[in-house]
Amino acid sequence: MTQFGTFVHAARRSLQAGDRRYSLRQVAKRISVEPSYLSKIERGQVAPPSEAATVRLAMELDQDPDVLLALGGKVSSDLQEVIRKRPRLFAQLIRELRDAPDHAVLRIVREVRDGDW
Amino acid sequence: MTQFGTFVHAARRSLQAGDRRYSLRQVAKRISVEPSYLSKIERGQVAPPSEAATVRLAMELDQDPDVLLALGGKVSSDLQEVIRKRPRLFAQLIRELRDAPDHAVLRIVREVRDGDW
DNA sequence: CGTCATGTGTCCTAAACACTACACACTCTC
DNA sequence: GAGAGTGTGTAGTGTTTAGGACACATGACG
Repeated sequence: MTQFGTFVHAARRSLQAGDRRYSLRQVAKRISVEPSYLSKIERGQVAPPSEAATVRLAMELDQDPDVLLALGGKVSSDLQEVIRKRPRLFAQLIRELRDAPDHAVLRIVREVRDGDW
Repeated sequence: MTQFGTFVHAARRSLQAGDRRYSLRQVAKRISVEPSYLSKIERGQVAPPSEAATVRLAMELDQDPDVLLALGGKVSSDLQEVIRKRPRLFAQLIRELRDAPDHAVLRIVREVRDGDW
């Protein structure tokens, strides 16, 4: 939960080191939230923001949106939509892969990408 | 949205035909919601219920919980958790499979189940 | 005929979610 | 030493979620 804030804070600080456009206030402004809100987010004083705000934040800080959403306890709604369209199929697949090692999942991703159906 | 209600109503009615324990009231009681609430759900007068209630309802009506959750616009939280634990990996996989035909996905499921990693 | 069960209408609500508004203290920098 | 910019504290707000309470009319049935 405070994972999210810590991560965001670290990412912003690291950018801020080399570019003063990454102050809390300026970042807040660019992602369209109040500075005080972003401050609270970074310090874990409030729950992670909505999906939309999280994605804007990820973009701004040059981070992977799916990772940031995950830290915020969420799953991108476009992924959810894919699952909802074929729930039995994807539910089965995902549960099957729950305990598979990364490299096994990756192998499948590559297999699929090389489009062999 | 009213897909959910229609589906539930149909499932319950079909069970009720052969067994009068499947009246709206009795089902409501067994899944621990107020009859008036279940009535509104079946007629799409309110949004689909929470994940927990949806799963109880699916069980009661002998339906696949993932399917019923999908009709309710939700994705089971245990699936979400799997994704959240390895967001990049699963996000990539799922997006890759978005447009894959069912049989291709099924083939992968079988492959994985035959545990070849 | 009484009563039991059925489905439904109306009203209400307690939390959670997702933020905004504004004031304050500190720092730097020109 | 004035102004600009920085981060933070307090308080409050609109919306959505997820239902509960209770009364009512209708119908079945013994």
